[in-house]
Amino acid sequence: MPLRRELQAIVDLRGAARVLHPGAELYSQGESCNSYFIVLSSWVALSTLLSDGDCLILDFALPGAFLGLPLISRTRMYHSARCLTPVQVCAYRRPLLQDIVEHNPKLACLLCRWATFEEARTHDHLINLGLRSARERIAHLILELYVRFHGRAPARAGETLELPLTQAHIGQATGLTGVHVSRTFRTLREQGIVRLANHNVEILDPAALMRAAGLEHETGYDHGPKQHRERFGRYPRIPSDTDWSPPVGWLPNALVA
Amino acid sequence: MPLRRELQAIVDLRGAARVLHPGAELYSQGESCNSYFIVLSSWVALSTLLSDGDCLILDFALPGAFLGLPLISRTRMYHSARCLTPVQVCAYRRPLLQDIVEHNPKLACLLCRWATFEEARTHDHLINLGLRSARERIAHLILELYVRFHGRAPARAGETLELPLTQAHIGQATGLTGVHVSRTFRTLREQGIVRLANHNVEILDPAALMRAAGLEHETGYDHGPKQHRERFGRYPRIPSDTDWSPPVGWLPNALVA
DNA sequence: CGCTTACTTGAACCTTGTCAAGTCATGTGG
DNA sequence: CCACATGACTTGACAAGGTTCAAGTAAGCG
Repeated sequence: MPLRRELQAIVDLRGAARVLHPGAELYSQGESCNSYFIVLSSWVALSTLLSDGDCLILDFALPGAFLGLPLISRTRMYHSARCLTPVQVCAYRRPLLQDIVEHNPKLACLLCRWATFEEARTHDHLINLGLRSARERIAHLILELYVRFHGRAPARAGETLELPLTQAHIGQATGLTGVHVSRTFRTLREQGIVRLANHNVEILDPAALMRAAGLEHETGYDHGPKQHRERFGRYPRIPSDTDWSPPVGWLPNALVA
Repeated sequence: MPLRRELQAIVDLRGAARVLHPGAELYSQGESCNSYFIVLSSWVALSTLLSDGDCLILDFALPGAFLGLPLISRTRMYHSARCLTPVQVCAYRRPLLQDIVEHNPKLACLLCRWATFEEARTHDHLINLGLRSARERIAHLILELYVRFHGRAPARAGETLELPLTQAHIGQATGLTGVHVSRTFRTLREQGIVRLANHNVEILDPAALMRAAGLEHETGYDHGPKQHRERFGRYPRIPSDTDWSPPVGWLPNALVA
């Protein structure tokens, strides 16, 4: 991953890698964050808490992740970044990076690309929650994490993946109840597809797992453009005579108030 | 929005604004895209089609949006960008921008920031699908779009918002069935909160709409860190003796194959 | 040893999806 | 102008997937 090498330069520059303990937060929802972080090892969960008490894990940050990107200085974070294991991170103050980036356009491009990667993965999660069943969601999550760790899809039976997560966390990451996660893993186990024990997923039947995730052949996406057009639907005939040029606004995500 | 002004410079540079008709695609899922786009007016839907035929709208691109960002040249897009109305866009070839950006770090920073904004909104959508009920999702979508267009939350009863969408589209954007969208709008109408007719949403009771969206007081997010900690759950004691430093991988989103 | 936490399982319930029919507005061709 | 087709929306009856509540088991930790 080229980005990582580039970032490594900064890391070396600042040197200050430190180790955080499980449960520590790199930054907290509701507070502003004036540092950037590069995760060097382990798992960090990015999660949002709603006012009704429900909690969603937006993503897991794995080694190489770049956190605290929002360049707006005084914005409050809409999520927290919490260590799930002892985590090695490199932290440094915001203005410094701003400086480095402004004098290093190539790095800026890389960061931009990184941000785009992130968005693509977030879109993947969105598809997961919007379109897939519990079984598919969980299979998909396992595969995503497996690929992110190993750089390839699982191939042989018996390959494993360590997850420093409880089933409740898996539920928070997939929009399901812990209870239902348990049930789903049971059927997955009974069907000889995966087994989860001691924070360790054993993939018994990689092909079946792919199928369960809805990634049958190829990518699981695509189809001819025609079919997409069909499924997407027609276009509403707009009665208006205006030419649709409203002012630009942006929902500041965390606040409408 | 400062980004827009900066981008305007490029737009002027290239001049080539053109108008696309409803149904035209800026780029298509499965194909590679070697242009960038700036949306100058109207609505573009970003949607993904799964192999089982289901379709999800990931986001709506409104005026000022910057599309086709993925800087990886030869990557296939995992979604399509489709015009919902006649749309004024400015398109130009990828290498050019790459060039401009590399010699203009400040612009790179802005693009980076833009990408981060996008991700934040995508996270918002993720929360929507992961945590909220049909009623909340739809209320939230209406509010998001309202704020993006008007730059503020709806305040008075009777304010309206034009949506060039069918109810089926709203369903695809919220992970619901068209049928259920219809039902949900009915109850919203019966309760005197919003009314939808002729691609026009009339907000009858802004406060109630906020409540329906789960944005009761303040932001709908936050809470003290303590509570977040509680809800998030404890941290699994990890039996492993390793120090968790796996190789870095990235799920190329659209393909696992 | 007893507490706590994670996980499991069952039963009842509820939200949403599915299927099917029907209405209404719009557009088309005769 | 009418007959007809079409697509958007509505509504009802029913099925299914997931949640909730509650109880029970097993494992780790003081």
